[in-house]
Amino acid sequence: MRSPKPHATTHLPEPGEPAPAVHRAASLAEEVYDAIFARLMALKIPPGARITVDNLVRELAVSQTPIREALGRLEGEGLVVKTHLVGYSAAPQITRRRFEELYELRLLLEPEMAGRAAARMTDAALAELTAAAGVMSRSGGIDERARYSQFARQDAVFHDQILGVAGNEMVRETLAHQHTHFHIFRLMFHARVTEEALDEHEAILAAFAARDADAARRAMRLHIERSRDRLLPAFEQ
Amino acid sequence: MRSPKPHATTHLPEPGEPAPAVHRAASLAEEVYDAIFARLMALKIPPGARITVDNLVRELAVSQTPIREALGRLEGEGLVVKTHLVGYSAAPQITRRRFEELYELRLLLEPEMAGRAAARMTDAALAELTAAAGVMSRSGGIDERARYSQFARQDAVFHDQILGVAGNEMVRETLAHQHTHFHIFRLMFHARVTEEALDEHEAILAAFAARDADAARRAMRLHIERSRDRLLPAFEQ
DNA sequence: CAATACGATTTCCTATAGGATTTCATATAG
DNA sequence: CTATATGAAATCCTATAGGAAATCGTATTG
Repeated sequence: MRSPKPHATTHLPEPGEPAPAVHRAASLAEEVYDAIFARLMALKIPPGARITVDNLVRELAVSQTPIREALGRLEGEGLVVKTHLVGYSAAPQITRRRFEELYELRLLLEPEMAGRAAARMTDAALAELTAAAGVMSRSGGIDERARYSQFARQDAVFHDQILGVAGNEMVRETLAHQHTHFHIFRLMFHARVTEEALDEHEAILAAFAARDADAARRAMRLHIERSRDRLLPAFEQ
Repeated sequence: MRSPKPHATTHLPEPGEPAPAVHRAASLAEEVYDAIFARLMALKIPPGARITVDNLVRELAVSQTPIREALGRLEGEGLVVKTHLVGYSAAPQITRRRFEELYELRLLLEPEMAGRAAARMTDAALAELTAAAGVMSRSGGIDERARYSQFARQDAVFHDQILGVAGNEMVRETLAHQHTHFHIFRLMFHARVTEEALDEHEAILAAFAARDADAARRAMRLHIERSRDRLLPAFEQ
């Protein structure tokens, strides 16, 4: 005689984040997806590591069905790979070749998008962008790793907001998608937060403030090229 | 487009046909994925239509588990959307806005890629490209719809092969992914196969034959712009 | 006619049992 | 000692049966 739990009151354990009082109408599969996604982004599941369904059943206190569904979705997004009769595992670390391809893609898209953003920039959007850039405080104090993790997140928000102003949602989604893969790489080889990156962001903001599309394009191109050169040594070791 | 995996040589049992006793190299979930993907691409499941798990259970003669897994993967790729306690449905038809964004994206990427392809072109690759373009025969005879369906497929192969020569796999995957969505749109409003498109392909080939990167860029840009203008009237009705 | 109540349908999720395959340790033959 | 074969454990994968929640249509009542 089994006594299944009522669905409406089941919540997945989200460490650090309190569950909302009102239950959002999200399926269990969706919550499982978020839980696994968070574990991947936090490197709690490192690249290439096995992901067994049984472990997740125990860890998340859900049956196999929503877990399989969530893993299928993660597979469709390329964050997880499946081998028949072996199981799921986190996607492998990005290769140098793929790293360079990503920066080629960014250089083809982001400078142009920055130019359009400058042409369409509003005062409200500029204020938001400045705020996002401002959060990346130069002040030390926190430990290096936590600080870089915060910088990586804020840098992503900054670039994403620019793409939002530029107005092409498809480009925005494409780069956001690639960024989720890239994020893991950045955290693995967490480079120091350089003052240069912050200077480059300010140069982009200055071009936006002047509504200078051409300067925005140049500043963005320079920023991405330098970002690439800063991270490239990670492959040399 | 699905990730490259060793492909199964076996198929799902046709209705009435018993399942083979020998073990299949590919998981059932993978075969189910292919089956649903094919139904979406062939418009057998039109955009927005409901996709119930039970129907697929009956139609494909497998249990719910692999079907849920496959639907999850399709959801991750954006070809299918899920609503809690309502179920799955095929992704809605592309909007005009999204159509224009796609062509912006293509114009930012494909001309540049065509230029690189021209610089890296080999005789073997050129022969393959010419063959792919040649399959799109100008001869009539077949009925209009089947002919356009064939053209759409071959056009996709042509562009994809160019991206392969250009050498950036990430760009190639990105555009292939977007193309699966776009393909459905093209079939819904199957425009006539114009002789123009074939002429444009030949112009691109000529630039490749001359290893002229600049001409390839121009020809590709013109081809995409004209393709956009040919399809745009579909939104006017 | 309008509003509510109720049942049927659909869908999500769970549970359990068992078959198939890989991996790894152990034993045996050369 | 090395290489191959055998067997056990772990894991994945499938099938089936059914409970809980939401939606929809219909019928009843004011």
